[in-house]
Amino acid sequence: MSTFLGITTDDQGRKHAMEPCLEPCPIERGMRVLGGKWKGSILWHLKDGPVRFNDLARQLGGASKKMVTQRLRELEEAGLVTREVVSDRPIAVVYKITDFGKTTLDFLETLKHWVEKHQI
Amino acid sequence: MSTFLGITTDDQGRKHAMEPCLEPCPIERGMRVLGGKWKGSILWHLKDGPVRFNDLARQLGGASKKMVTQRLRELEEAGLVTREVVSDRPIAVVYKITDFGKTTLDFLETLKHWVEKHQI
DNA sequence: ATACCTGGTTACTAAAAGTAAACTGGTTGA
DNA sequence: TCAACCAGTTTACTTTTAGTAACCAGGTAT
Repeated sequence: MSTFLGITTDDQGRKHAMEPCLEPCPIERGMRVLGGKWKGSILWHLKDGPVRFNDLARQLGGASKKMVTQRLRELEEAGLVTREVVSDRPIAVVYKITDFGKTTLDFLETLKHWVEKHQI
Repeated sequence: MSTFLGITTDDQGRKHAMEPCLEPCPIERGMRVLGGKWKGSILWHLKDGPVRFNDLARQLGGASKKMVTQRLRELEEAGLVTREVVSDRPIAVVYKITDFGKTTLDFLETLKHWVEKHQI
């Protein structure tokens, strides 16, 4: 019976992971919330104040409206942004980053720095 | 002609984004390199030293071998990990994080902290 | 022989990402 | 009044990615 780097080999030579990420590890769970395509960008674009739906879609240029809607719904569900109908007739909706959403900005900034530093 | 939060409205009332992320902004580009499913986890699991293919697959428990192979190839292409055949007959392959790969650990740690702090 | 180990590949299905177009309803300008 | 835009979606559809399970070649241990 031996152990090396989190892998156990039993007396029959069978190997087993000691701490398998059976249920996804923190990094993976985090990526599922923030790693979806466009999610980071949306949060980043909301950091300076509320933005209306179409303005957001335009700034994200490259993401279709459907994608933007879909990501916004997910971010809303995760409590990172809120949707607010500002006026009916003519309809106007703004999306705002929540206080909780703002806690991700550190992380996004780290990513941005990394990308810029290494010319990704 | 007016400007508000990066959106220009021309004298005809047509709106345009001033700095659209026409080609994906840093956050988006970074996510395309690090945000794929399992990529972060793989880098994280390699941080303490070289790991063999099957050990990695076991530790990631939940990712199939095909997924692990595929992500490793992408990380290799991005210069974040290296593949090394350590012995032929019996075959043994180890994956190592590169110096460049190590520059992502800050970012991954920030993510991990965020997830743990907010019980994601 | 049998059953496991190694590091993959193959063939296939399910889920996610993506597009372009349509829709309801309102405003603007000629 | 009519066309041409605005708003914020939704629909129908295609493409890409993620995912599973089975298999393979070559080797070792019982």
